[in-house]
Amino acid sequence: MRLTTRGRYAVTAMLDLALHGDKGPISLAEISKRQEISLSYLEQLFAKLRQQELVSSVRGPGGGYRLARISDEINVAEIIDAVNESIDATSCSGKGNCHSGDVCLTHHLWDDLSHQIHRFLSGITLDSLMHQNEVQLVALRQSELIDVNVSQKFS
Amino acid sequence: MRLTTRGRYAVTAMLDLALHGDKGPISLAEISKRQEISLSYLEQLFAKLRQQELVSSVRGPGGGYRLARISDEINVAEIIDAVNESIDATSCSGKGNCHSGDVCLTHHLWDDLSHQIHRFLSGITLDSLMHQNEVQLVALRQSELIDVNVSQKFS
DNA sequence: CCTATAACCTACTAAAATAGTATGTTATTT
DNA sequence: AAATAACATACTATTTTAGTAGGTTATAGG
Repeated sequence: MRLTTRGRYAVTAMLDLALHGDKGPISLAEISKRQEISLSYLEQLFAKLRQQELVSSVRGPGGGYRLARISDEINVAEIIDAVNESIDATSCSGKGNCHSGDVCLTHHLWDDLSHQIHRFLSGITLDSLMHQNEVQLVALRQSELIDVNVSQKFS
Repeated sequence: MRLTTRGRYAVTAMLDLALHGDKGPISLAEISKRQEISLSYLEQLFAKLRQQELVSSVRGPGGGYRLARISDEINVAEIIDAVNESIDATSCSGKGNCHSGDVCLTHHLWDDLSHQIHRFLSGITLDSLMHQNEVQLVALRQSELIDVNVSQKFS
């Protein structure tokens, strides 16, 4: 089982979309700056998010990405799934052949844990995240930082 | 965050100890055969389990390892911790400096998840595991397999 | 005392995954 | 026509994992 930068980046980027998507499509360049994620890496992640129909895209100038559904109907578990980070703690991918074709001594434990994690993460939607106090504070700080950068550009 | 073969092996081996430890110290060679884990790899894991005082050792012939505490007082979370698999889903190891010195947009979410997982795993003791039906069935199958192997040796 | 056993210790390595770079092409707006 | 931004693919350095290899040390039993 793994939960690494890939899944974290995907959720962070999707939350950024949820927070700023009201102003029309958001370019990956914008997310890249705001969240400090490499643009090219974001492109690879969004290819997968698009395949799984979590986002839709608009090409050309002024283009970018939108959430494919309202933020209320997208949960964290499916975002992580979409970028190929299986939320699975078993060694056999749940198949139950971990000890010479049969289940191993601890198969049941890891299976339990996987369900536990999945239940937790699928209960958290982008909408519920963006209304958390902690998230709003961070989002505010980040837009201030971006504003400073933008005004520096023109000074 | 990672939960890989290392942590799974450690828990499996410790559960094997809990199940068979009543017959005196258990050698790693025995656990290696029964659980299909490389002996040398087990030795490395048990070095860490011993450092964390989860097991005690007896050297020489007839020697092996015992649980350092009763199975009721050893939980799965501390076993995984002992072999250096941090149950931590944040990218900053909980420090909160994930976005240019400050917390990132999703820090709180990963922090929450980490606590969730830790709470779940620390609530499961070796004792509770060994009394589960699934575990007892697997343990029974494994000792039958070992018996067959042993009798083949002498035929 | 000798031998076998099993813990203990350290260095090395193949394979895989991760995170990221590089270099394009294609569609669309202005 | 030019700029923008998605879309696509190949490559790479680094790290981690899982495992191997080759020892040394302690101790029980004959």
